[in-house]
Amino acid sequence: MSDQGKVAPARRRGLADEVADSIREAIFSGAYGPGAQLREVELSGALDVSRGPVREALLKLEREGLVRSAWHRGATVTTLSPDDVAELDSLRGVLEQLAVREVVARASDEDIAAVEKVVDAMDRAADAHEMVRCDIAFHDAVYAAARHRRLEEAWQAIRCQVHLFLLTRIGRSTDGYLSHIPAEHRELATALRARDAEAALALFAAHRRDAFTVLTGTTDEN
Amino acid sequence: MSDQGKVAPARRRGLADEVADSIREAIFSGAYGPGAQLREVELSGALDVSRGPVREALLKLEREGLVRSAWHRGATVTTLSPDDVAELDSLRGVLEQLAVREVVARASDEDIAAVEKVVDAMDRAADAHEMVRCDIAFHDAVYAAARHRRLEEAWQAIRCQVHLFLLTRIGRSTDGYLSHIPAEHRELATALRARDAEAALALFAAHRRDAFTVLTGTTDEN
DNA sequence: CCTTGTCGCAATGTTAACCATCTCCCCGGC
DNA sequence: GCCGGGGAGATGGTTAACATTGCGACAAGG
Repeated sequence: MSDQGKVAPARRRGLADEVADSIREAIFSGAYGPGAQLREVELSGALDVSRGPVREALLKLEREGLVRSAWHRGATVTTLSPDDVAELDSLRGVLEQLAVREVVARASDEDIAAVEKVVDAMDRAADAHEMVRCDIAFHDAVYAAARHRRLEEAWQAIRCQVHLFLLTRIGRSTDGYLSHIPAEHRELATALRARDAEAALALFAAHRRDAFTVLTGTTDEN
Repeated sequence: MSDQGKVAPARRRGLADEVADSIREAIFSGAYGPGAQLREVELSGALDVSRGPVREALLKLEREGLVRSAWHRGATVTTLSPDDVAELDSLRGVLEQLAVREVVARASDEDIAAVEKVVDAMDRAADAHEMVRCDIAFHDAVYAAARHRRLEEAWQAIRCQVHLFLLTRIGRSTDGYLSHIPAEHRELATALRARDAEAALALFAAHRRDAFTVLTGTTDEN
């Protein structure tokens, strides 16, 4: 009974946000592969909006790291190099470290229940794509439980790139992903529920290392 | 011998970036106090550009946390609450932790020399405002030395807010700031030069705690 | 007196057309 | 084969409008 009075934020969003959502989804669905050009006129025509909102949407996607743009050269879908993956891994590391500390110290039981709810959804996930979505949703829930606006923004800045990272991972090999990952996250949630910071930190670190080695360890050619 | 060939990045910037710089400077100079409204038409008139670049600039400033905007309600200069200060402090903590680790592990001697150069500039700083600018520049140099694109972006996302934070601090009390801070940073640079991760981490933590306690009053535990 | 509903203003959101500038690429000359 | 000029196409930026929305003022009603 903490905050039921908030009937609804109910704030409407701008057209640019919806355009950004459309483009983001198009990228994740594979319509625009890594390195593809995102032309303003083409997008504005396809989405039936003017170039203004499209420009804003591309700016937002650039902030999310999904897109990279250069002066007078337009926007292209980000390609993740091995160095990029290492950067994401290390930055994720410290961000999650803070998140876990905050969750253990200050999260409400409802927040942790929300995290466990995502784990439940994981058990029901059918294919790898759905599992990736749940994986991201799990971390979303953890950051939300930390109740730390700027930390969540920092996560948002790499969230889509991590999504891309996971998509690449399941493209490489889905062995063990569908079966091991739910149990791994269940342990994570349990440690958070028990407010056991040390155990949670160790589990999160192992979780990240798993994904990292799968992607960089086996075949490193490229 | 590493990268002297880079005569200059020399890439041109958009109008929006310059507009953002103007507005940012106006905010730091006090022309727009916390909570002030930033009207598009007013800014576009004052800077003699159209509304397009102004909108982009405001978006960029929002990404930097200097400005907050809501649907159909325009942009207002950010006001830092005590909770915000705590958030900045904790996030800065983990970010700097990663930065120090990366610097100790991978920074070149030139990078560290750049950090020390900023410390030299600190000794010559006359007033508190100049010192704040050097303080920020010091951290900029450290993050640059880490050679970690995403970490630097995460720092950029809170950099201006930390700047605001320090400005508030010197407004509260300049006692000891001008005298102690240069020495403190000299120690920091020395630890980095010696590649002593443990010492550097401890010094950075102490540095942050100093600023934090000055601003939040006497005692605070978190 | 406080509340509630309406109205109008001002600022933002969005569109369209237009011009300037830049990048890329092809093509011809050397 | 290499280099430079020019055209095509895209982005950057401007302007002028129109649509939408938040908010305060003001008046009517309990």
